[in-house]
Amino acid sequence: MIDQTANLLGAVALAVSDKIHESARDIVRHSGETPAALIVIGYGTGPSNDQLKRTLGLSHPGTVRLVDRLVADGMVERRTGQDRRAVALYLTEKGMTVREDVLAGRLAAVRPFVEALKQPERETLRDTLHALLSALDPSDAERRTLCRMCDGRVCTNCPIPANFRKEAQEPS
Amino acid sequence: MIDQTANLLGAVALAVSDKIHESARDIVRHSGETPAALIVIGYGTGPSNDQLKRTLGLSHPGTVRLVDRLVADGMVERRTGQDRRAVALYLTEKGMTVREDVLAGRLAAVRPFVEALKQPERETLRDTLHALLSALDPSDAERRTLCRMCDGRVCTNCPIPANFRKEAQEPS
DNA sequence: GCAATTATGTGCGCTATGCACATATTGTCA
DNA sequence: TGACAATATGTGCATAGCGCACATAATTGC
Repeated sequence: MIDQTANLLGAVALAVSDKIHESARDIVRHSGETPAALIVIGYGTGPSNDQLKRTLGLSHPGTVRLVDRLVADGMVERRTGQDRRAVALYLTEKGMTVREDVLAGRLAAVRPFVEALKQPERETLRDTLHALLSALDPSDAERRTLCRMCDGRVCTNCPIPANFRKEAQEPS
Repeated sequence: MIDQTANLLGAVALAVSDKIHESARDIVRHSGETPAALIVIGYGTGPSNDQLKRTLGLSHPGTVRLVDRLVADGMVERRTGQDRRAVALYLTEKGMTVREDVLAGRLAAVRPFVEALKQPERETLRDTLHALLSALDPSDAERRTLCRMCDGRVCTNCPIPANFRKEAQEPS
């Protein structure tokens, strides 16, 4: 029975994830973790390359090149942090605009799945997903990875607050 | 409210999908759609390159190269179909073994998410996901894409039967 | 029997990424 | 204070996965 549920969850996850990636790729014009980077940097805490790396789950060089791409496209600025070796990443105006589009596109991509359900089932789904996330008990690092594409504007009552704002002061 | 649910669904989908891809990559030693190809070909209907292409959502050359990889690794055989121009793809013994591992790994990757819930909530989740998939009403082609990583052994009572077996006789 | 269609395969390039290495700054401790 | 470890970034190089444009082979439809 568990595996039946797991199989269904796997199928839905694949479908939803496909649509999200597709939408993000079309908007950012980059695939992989690049759209997620835009969202994470967009919290405005000026994360370092290294913090971004951990959140995205990429190698260090992969992250550097990812930032290179965003800088080349005029979406991200490399500023100097307190530490003279570390960079602090910030979105440009253009970056913020694109970020908003990515978040909107993501919700638009997922919405049809929710809308397929009738009202009472939607609430059930929300509650069950909320319970599922609450029960995961991830580390701080895993939290940020999990929430790397989340929409802070609609994620009220987040079951596993990732605290992107706190991250800048307290690197793990 | 819909967007709150959509956001949660997006987060869970991303997390689950990440784990599935990670597991599949480690087992098949290839990423992207290659693991899914193994599963689809494994239904034993001898799909053509072109049918595989539609199910995976890749370009034609991308599919050819993907099959090249699987053939090079000794997991897939190219046989001639009824049509002398078309190929019929079949798994080798090794391919079948790896396919089983991929399916088992996928369930193992998703299971922790389900196990995080208590028994009654698991049933709720299964029913809600079942309802969600039932309500999607995809085309035959979309069905196969949606189910391309599904585990036929546990997918009893499938809400949107993709009929991989039928596909070989009736190409869309 | 010849054109349109279908199906596959190839040359070439690009994007996203990782490994190994180089470099710069900061912290530590004897 | 001076050396050495730790931290943080960046670069050279290579690879995997994929798409576009094109070439080729087989089949179908008049």
